[in-house]
Amino acid sequence: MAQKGFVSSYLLYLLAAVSDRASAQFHAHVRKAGIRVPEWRVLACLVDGDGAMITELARLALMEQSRMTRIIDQMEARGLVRRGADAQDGRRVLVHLTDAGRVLAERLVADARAHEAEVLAALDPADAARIRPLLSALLARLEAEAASPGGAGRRDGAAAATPEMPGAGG
Amino acid sequence: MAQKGFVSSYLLYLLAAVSDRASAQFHAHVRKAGIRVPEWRVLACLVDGDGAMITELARLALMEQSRMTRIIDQMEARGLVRRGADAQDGRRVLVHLTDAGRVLAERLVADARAHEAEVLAALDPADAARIRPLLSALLARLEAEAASPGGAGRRDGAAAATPEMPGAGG
DNA sequence: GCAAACAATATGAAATTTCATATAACTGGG
DNA sequence: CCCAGTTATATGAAATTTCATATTGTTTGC
Repeated sequence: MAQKGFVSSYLLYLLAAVSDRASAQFHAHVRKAGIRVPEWRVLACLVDGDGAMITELARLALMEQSRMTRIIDQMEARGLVRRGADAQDGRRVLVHLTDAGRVLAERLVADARAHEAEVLAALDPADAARIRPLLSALLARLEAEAASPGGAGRRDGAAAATPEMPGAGG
Repeated sequence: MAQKGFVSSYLLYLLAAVSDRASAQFHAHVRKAGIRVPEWRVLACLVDGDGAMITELARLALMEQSRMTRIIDQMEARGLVRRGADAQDGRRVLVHLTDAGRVLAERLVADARAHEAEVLAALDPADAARIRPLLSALLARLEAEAASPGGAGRRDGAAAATPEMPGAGG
């Protein structure tokens, strides 16, 4: 075990390793439910707000658009989602849950919440309370920097150029 | 931005998203240096301790062994590493840095430290001080649980009751 | 109301990754 | 010593992922 070197305390390694190991158990559960991890991510996004663009799903699932297109192909073939048109913009494809997809998605989201509670229970209560706000703040900073690469630290959330998930707001 | 739904506050999403976005900039830098991300991970591990088993490199780089074997093939072909024997165990292949590999590795590790400092500077000082110990503690817990899946984190003894439980062994 | 620029999705082909398994070497029991 | 069980690495074949680009639709500037 690498105990003392560069890697074991490198922030980007810790983030990747924690993400990987924390997800491993739940991802195994997802596969037992008969779907793969990227498909689970799509289902979770669609439970949050049905009818999402392929590009937005790809962004949220941390993957490239052309890959998401093919994942939606497979999910559609298996009856979990269906493609629909966007009345506002003919280029867009809105992905919707089918009834079967919604049943599976809601079950898995419930399982995910239970698993999340277990992971948090493995931490000291003080750390458990801090970790989410800390990660949220860091994510917001990182996304703000990516949106305006020149200046560090934008506070105004001006990435509003990013379209919302259609239909999410009601 | 992702406002109020399940995904945007889900711990496993936050971990994956922060890891992905925090790494994106540095990974772009790595690619400009002419290598890919898994190769960078191998170099970083070998700077920490030269002469590492393929299986151990795979574990540290969060990937499967057969993939690591092929990554080492490519790095060896490009003169970054060489394979050597282990005097203690003839099954093992020890991967060593070449001189060229070490030059590149040491440069990139220095760059990684600088980038890490930038990421930490984007956080409040209090959070910056907490994040590494917090992630280290969580990683240690997760690895301990993976090693002894019935015991460590759980006190309630009810795990066997529900085979569908998301966290318990799957 | 057209042309250029931009945006969303799809797709062929190449490269990578996974899965199952082969091969070789170590371990411990008889 | 030999056997069965286990560990470390490698590899063929299938599946997935990436890259570049095609296609279609929208927006902007004139």
